[in-house]
Amino acid sequence: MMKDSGAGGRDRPALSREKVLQKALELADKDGIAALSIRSLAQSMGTKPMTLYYYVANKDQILDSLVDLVFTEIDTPEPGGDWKEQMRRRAHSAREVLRRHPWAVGLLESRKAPGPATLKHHEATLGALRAAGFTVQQTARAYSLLDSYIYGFALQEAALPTAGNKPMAEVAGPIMEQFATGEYPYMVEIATQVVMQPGYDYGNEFAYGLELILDALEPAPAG
Amino acid sequence: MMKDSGAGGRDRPALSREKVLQKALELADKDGIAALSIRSLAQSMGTKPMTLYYYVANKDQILDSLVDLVFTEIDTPEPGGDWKEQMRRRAHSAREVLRRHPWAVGLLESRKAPGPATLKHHEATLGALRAAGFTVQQTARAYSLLDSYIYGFALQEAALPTAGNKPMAEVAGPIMEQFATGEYPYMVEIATQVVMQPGYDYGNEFAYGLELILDALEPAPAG
DNA sequence: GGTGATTACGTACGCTGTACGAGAAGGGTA
DNA sequence: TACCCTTCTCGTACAGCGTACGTAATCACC
Repeated sequence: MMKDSGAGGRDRPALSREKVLQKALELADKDGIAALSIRSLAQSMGTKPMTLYYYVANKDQILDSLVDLVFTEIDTPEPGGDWKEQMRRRAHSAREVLRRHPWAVGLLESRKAPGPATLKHHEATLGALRAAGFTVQQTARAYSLLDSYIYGFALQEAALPTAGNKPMAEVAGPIMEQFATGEYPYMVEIATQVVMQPGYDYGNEFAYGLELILDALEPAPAG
Repeated sequence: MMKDSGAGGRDRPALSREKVLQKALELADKDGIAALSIRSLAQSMGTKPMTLYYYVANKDQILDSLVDLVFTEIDTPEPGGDWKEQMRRRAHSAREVLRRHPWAVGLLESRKAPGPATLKHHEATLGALRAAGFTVQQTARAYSLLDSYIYGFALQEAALPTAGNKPMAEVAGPIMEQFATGEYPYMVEIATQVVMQPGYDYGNEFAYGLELILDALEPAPAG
């Protein structure tokens, strides 16, 4: 029996590890990480589940690779230039990337094997801080602080019910009606005076905290 | 046919929603959230899978409840007292709780229905900031900043390979050997001069960032 | 005795990841 | 031509998952 472009070393590979991962990323973005199954991935690529295992060891490796793929999208500091501007660019880039791939935030907790892009990113960032005059200890602390803020903000942003791009006011309104009991006056206050204001975008708050942190960080003298 | 303490309203209920959730929490802590299945949960309680559905709507509700259960463990600010001290206590408490339940951090991303303990906690914290003289806008920003840092730090801590309580040096050593290539000099630097130092505990870095943020936060004048 | 509420669970369905092994197609060598 | 070896695809099967549905046992009360 023959196949149209069946098995064996046919014309062009058509499939590849990269294409599998690319499609996995696409699927995770479209339907959420929970909907990413080996079967759904295979179907979306026009092949069968077991075929994927030729290119990938198991699903865990796919998830590891997805996290690394996400890291490739984040701006990496380049040598030279003001360290604050470098960190600012990196932070904003990371936040944007994690907003595009919200599922990646939750994945960070369970992944223990950093990929090459992740390592390169860390290395470049550490290098930028060291070059700016931070001691090794200061670098460790500054990096931990910055990344905690970035990941934490991304985590909160991912947990927001703003699935679509609709303004916050539309989704927050119905929720707030539950609070008519008056049991949560401060939350209602925040909701009505901040969150539901026209044009409000939680993402804009990111810059506030980031600048506050950058202002407080300084290399050299103090340990 | 008769059962020893079978079905129906026998002596005492033996099972209850609270006991189910309590056991679920226990199981998640012991074997990780991935190992928490309806079947394993039922078995650990000496009952059958479908029995749990009398006390719980579905697994998603269990996860929602677990997150809320975790929030009950976090110190809630009480009226009166210095706001910085209140925020400091809350932050350290939250970090400790999230270290005890690392799986909860990853769950935060996917849970969209905050439970009563979560709401009470938020309400109390917002109240403490408002009482300290923060405007509504300042409160929103300060809260976002603090929680981002707390969750982000917890996320990074959860991602660390220090599964047991063994010192960092023991686990970091073997990993660092991969870096003998010299491709990642700055990471090696951090590892050897900071992480692998005897007595080093990443958790202690939490206070550094927290104090830096608290020092930079101030109510009233500036918007 | 009958009835209804409460609690427990047996069976079954569709989904998951993936171990195992069969096979098809091409290149290389004899 | 005949053979094999590598590369790639996929069928089958299994254990585990969440849970819909239906059944049955026990008690309280009429």
